[in-house]
Amino acid sequence: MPSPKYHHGDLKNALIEAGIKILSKEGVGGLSLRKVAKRAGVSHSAPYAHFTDKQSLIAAISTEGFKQLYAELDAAVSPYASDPKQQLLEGAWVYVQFALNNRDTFHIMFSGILEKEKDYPAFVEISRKNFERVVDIVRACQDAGVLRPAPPEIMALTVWGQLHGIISLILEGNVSHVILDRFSIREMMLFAMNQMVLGKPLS
Amino acid sequence: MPSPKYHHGDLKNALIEAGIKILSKEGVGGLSLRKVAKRAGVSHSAPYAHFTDKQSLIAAISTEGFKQLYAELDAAVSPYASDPKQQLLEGAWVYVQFALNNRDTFHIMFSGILEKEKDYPAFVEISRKNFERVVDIVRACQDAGVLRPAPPEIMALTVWGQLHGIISLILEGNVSHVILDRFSIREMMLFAMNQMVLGKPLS
DNA sequence: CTTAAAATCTGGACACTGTCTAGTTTATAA
DNA sequence: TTATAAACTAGACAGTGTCCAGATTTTAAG
Repeated sequence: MPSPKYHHGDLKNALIEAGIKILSKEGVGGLSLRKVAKRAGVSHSAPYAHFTDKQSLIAAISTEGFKQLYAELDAAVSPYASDPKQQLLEGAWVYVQFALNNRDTFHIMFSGILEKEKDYPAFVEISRKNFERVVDIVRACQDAGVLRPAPPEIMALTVWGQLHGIISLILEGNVSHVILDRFSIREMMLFAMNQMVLGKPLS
Repeated sequence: MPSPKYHHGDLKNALIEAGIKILSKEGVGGLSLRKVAKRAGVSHSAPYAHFTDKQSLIAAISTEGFKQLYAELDAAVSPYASDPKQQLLEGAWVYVQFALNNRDTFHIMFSGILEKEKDYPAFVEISRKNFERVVDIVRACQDAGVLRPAPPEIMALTVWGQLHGIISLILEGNVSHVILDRFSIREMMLFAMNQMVLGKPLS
């Protein structure tokens, strides 16, 4: 099967996977099209048959990241369909864990590496889908009196922004060790979510 | 005065300023040491007399950004020494405005472009100073019953993270136009701050 | 004031990058 | 079977960060 043919067969996905690997080992600074090509065992310009440029590969990797995030979010939240508050908590934790476990993927998904996201429909779509899921959870929380009444979209952006801000500041190295040594990330996340929620503290 | 001497006189600062200019015109992708050097009117390797590498220049630009942010924060907050809630509001708005008015500087300050911030003492120091200012405001708010009692550091991280998350998501293009068209950034910021604060809505 | 040392700057080099173009091989379909 | 398209290679180019040897200027020591 691994006979080296002229045509790879599934080069596009191979390139995406190679990109993710390189990303996780060398970080975003070490990600180059040529390295990706070499890792996939093709010539340095082969990727251009599948991606118009480097941005396009990055879009594909980011899209993959959002798909994975959505899957994890869905898996963690679905079991608690009758308990919105728990959905919020589980969802929040999944987001934070995803960021911690996939630092560099998270980084290219959110740190403006991808410059014209609008040009990548698959990216826009899965991105929208993720946000819609958050909106749904928020709406359920509002109906259950866990979050205060308000347009669910702006409430969702607030919840998302809260989590995203804290974890981003930590990952990008903007939070001093004095803080990091004193509080666990889970503590910080719970504290922040408690700030969101009406009533009794979250477990 | 602008006689082209062999020695520039103040090349280090000239390079930092050139870097900021390029950054604001071409974004972080367009920032190169060689362009910075050209803009300052020196050879492509002249910067190495003042910066060990590109990261070092980026650290200097980021440091400059934090200094400016601190100055603006201080100017906006100081007049309200007797009104912690107003301090919180003004400070939050300054942060958001700074991000909007200095997109790319904000970007290199916070989006992990600088990889080993620990290696740059001036950066660490002004960064710490900024955070301390936030902690002070938060503490005052807690004393005034505007924010709930808690370790001020974790509360400060929460407030900061909330603002930072929302504005970052917006700037990096992760918030859909559906949302952006419906709510102004000031609305979003006020909504989020209201979520933080105990009691009556903020103006 | 002289002169040795240090700081600053130039120009050339190197490896690596993204991207383009021309041509080669394979798959597809008419 | 054959023409057309898709996938891939190899070579080129300009731009990049960084290093090096040397030139120029400033600084400081004698």
